[in-house]
Amino acid sequence: MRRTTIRDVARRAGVALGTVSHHLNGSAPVSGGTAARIEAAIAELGFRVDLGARSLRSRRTHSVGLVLPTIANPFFAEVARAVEHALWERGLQTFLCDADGDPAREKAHLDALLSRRVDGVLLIRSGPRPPRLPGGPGAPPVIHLDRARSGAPSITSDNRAGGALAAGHLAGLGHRRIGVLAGEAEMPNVRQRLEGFSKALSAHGLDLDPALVRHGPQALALGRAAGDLLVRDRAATALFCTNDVVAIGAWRRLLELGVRIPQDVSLVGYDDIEMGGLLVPPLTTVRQDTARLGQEAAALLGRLLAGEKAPRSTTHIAPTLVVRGSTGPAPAGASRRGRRKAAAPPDVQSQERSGP
Amino acid sequence: MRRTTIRDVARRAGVALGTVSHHLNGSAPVSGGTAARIEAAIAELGFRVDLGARSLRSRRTHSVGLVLPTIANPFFAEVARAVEHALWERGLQTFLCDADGDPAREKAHLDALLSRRVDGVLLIRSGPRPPRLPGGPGAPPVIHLDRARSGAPSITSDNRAGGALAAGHLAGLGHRRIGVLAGEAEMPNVRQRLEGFSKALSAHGLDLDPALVRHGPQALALGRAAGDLLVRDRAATALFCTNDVVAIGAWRRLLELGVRIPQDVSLVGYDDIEMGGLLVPPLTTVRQDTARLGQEAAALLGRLLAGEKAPRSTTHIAPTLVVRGSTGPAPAGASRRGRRKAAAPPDVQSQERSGP
DNA sequence: TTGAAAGCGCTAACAC
DNA sequence: GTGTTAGCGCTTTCAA
Repeated sequence: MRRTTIRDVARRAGVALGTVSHHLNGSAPVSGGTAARIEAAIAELGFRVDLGARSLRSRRTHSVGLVLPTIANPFFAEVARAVEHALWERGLQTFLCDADGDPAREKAHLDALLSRRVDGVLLIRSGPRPPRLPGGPGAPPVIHLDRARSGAPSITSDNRAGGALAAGHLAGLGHRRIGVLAGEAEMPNVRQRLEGFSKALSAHGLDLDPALVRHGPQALALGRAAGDLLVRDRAATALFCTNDVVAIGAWRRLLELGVRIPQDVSLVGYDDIEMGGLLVPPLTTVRQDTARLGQEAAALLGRLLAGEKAPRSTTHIAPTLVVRGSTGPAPAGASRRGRRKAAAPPDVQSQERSGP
Repeated sequence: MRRTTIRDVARRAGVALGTVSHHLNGSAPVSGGTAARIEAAIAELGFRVDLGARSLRSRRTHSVGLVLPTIANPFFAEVARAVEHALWERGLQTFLCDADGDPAREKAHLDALLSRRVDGVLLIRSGPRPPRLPGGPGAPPVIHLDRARSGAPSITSDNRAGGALAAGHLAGLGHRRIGVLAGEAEMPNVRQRLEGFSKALSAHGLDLDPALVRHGPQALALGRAAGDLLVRDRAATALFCTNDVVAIGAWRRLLELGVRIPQDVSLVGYDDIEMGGLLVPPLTTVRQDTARLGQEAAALLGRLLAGEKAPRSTTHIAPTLVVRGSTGPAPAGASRRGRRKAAAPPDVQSQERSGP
């Protein structure tokens, strides 16, 4: 059975096909009576515009692609939510493209999006380097999210400022030996957070000891390295993790080791995903405003679609420090010898069952 | 500047437009030499098919809408990932539609998807009742995910079996007074989990005490009600939560109250989201296989698109019990038969292989 | 204001 | 095998 088209509506309403189109788009004034008849016809026929056909002509699909490493990561999920909402407010729908952390897959998605003639692409890239974007005339604008690309429109949290926030907080609490569980060194975000962190430490007369920095994929497993940073005389009294997922991994590991948070070791994360606030103790973290990120992205895309030319600079969103229970004053005497008190049984230890 | 089209390619390759189309789609054999010339022309011109135009003709958009309550929920995010991957393997791209738990918004998204002529819709509905689906001839198939709709193609975990799994586990551990933190009573999934739970309890000669059941929106806040179920002589020795997010809320609350898990109270969740395994102790839970859910959904959609007629029955995916550290034997004296040695519950220490 | 007609880029049916 | 042609459903000149 044929789908009902604008032509059917026109016939039913006794007007020309173009008039219906004008009515639908407000592209030309239509008299009240005509409008009413058109509306009636639409209702009777159950007509629904075909956006695909419209796009072919109007060269606007009102769709945009959101490409990200994986939606299973809570931070990206929150960004996705913010983006989807912000775009929807602007009349745009979102293609979810999960690259699974794989640049090849990311590329394939990007190609597909171009073939679909999306109006724009929001990209949180998977690899350390930005992908080669298949450009050409008529290619949609690409906005780099979270992981900026210099010289291209980008929106990201101010990673240096975020790192500095963490450092200032810990230094202010009297910590002198601070370990870092960082993502892969090639990731610019990680580097920047580290730079800001290190610089702020210097301002407090402290150095970031390279021996206390561990790099690795930004995942839970990295958190397990927390144990390595607490050994012997080099023991750190505080840990900064370049994201919350790593921090949660570290939190878990510390509890297993019987290390008390924050009495023995303070812990700071980055992102402020919901789970962080639920740990016991809740996680102190550097918050990225995902809602803001989504809004800025949608707003920027809107401007680009309106013909404004692409900014070659990155929009930085200021992060904020969220102080919760996982950080506290440095243990007394820890700064000198780095000795931790091992005698006191950790609080949470008692909650773990001992063997049968 | 005009976009390069199939016609440009044809001209460049010195063949007819239709031949290029045939080559692209394999809809008719094309001789080797011609094919090569076409390929060359495509490469030189940087041609890329316009999927929108193709869809207009072929009546297939190769896109499907995924509508869900919110991508910020880790369980839905995992489902989304599974669905996106499974669809992508089948050449379909996914529109992410976040209904924000709002049926009106869900409806708006559904309408938009129909206007886009998506090939299908995968719906995890937001409300307790299925939405009225704007049907009509040519409307795409809608598959109900996670929250089934009787008489319509649905894929969901077997909630009764899942509830029974939880009950059997707790009863086997000797628990006799078991509290339940359940989602809203009108949600069929919640009701079914409760039914299965209650029935399995009966099989063990136990009753579900209505006084020990709390209903509420399936969110963290509900977990806080955990405290209410532990008071005085009515004290529950175990808690079943109808999803992991609630269980995490309960876990948090119990720790605040100084209640030991599992020595004082055992805790069972539902879903098996990643975070559950990271708690200390890690959460025992009823696992839903999200990957499987996504695959089944994509496979079913594939069959429907191939012309098979929609099944009127629901596909149930068997959940599994994942025993971790949050459950243990009922405290001595809490059960009539006293402390008995149940199948030794796995213990965090040995399971997680720790040690500096 | 309204109507007629020309495509948007592609597929599919058919002729050669 | 290859070429021709008629639309898919809509927007958008351009005339009336």
